[in-house]
Amino acid sequence: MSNAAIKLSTADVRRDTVVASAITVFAQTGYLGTSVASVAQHAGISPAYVFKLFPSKELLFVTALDHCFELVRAALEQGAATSKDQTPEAILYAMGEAYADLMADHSLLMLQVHAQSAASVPEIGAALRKGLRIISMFAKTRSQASDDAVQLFIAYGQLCHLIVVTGLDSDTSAWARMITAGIRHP
Amino acid sequence: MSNAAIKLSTADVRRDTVVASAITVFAQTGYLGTSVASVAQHAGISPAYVFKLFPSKELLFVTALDHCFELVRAALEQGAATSKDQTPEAILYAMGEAYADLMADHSLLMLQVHAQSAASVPEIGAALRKGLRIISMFAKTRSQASDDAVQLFIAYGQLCHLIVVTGLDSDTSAWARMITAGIRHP
DNA sequence: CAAAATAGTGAGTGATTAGTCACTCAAATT
DNA sequence: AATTTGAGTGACTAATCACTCACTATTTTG
Repeated sequence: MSNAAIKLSTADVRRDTVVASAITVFAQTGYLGTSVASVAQHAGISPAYVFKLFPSKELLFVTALDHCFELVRAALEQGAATSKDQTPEAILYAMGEAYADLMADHSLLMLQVHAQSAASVPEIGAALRKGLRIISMFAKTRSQASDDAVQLFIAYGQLCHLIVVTGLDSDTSAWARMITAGIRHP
Repeated sequence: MSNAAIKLSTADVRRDTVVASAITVFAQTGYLGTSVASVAQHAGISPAYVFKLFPSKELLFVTALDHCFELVRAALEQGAATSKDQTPEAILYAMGEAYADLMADHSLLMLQVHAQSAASVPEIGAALRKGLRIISMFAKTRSQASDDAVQLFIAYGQLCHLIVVTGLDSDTSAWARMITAGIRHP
């Protein structure tokens, strides 16, 4: 009975679909701006059943955020694995490309932006910190790059978020091009 | 109430105090998480009068955000002026120091974070874009640094926001020190 | 088949809040 | 003194929303 062979109960399957809907909807309207009812509607079930699957809106958001960071980590791993050159710089660059690809639909990016705004909710702040720790440590240990290079990697990730949030990627003015130059804006 | 000591303020003075309160309170609880009543309470007036001074919560937030960016720009200007060395690199560094000083109480920093989360409200997104344009262009023209250096300046600003939002500045673990190294965390 | 367990919902409740409106009172103006 | 102007408020309204609960329907099991 390996883990992969375990047949998920329908409640567990439902939970997964609700988390997927939560990522999409929370990414669109943020933590406070999203009603549990709208997540339920996106998932095709009643609001009452969402509360059966997740005890609170807060925990639903945290679960979605945890899942988001796991997807990011997996993407970085995949990116590193497909890097031609296995030097630290090349690996970090490949991770950046993989990150940009993953952010292409903006959902996982916007969820992180909204999480930062909601970080004063203790559980959300903790989840954000944990996700950042996972990403930072994975980038460091997998690439073996210098601390400075990893810091820069994270900083450019944040710049990427700003670019998307402000819509600068489709702004051709000189100042906007200065900010977005060389960034694979998703 | 017959109290001759009560001094009525002019509407313009009142508007300024309300904007100051709005910066503080919106910074604490975000755009959707802040009621106009709580801003009114902080300013010591009734909610109804806030709506007399500002036609909507949205416009109150935008006014506060505009003011925030003007304060940032003024701080950068002051920082640049007090830079010993007037090389581009030194000026940009002095601006970074001035920015860190200005963000010391976190209000102007958190307001920007919340604005990013609320940027899908068209007027808020526009104000954010305008503020970023003002800051970027001022940094560029005043320092005469390269485009890349200015981009890095903005990216590290965003990293600074992340550090504060996650409370990493008071985290002494190895990974946290890697992210915060060399950053004047406000 | 009967019974137990599990999936799922309709119909609420109580709290919050953006915005309105009719109003009061102090101060300036005539 | 009388009038006008502008500062400021109390008391609403209509909507939204997190969360609950009593309930039904379906599936699994003994």
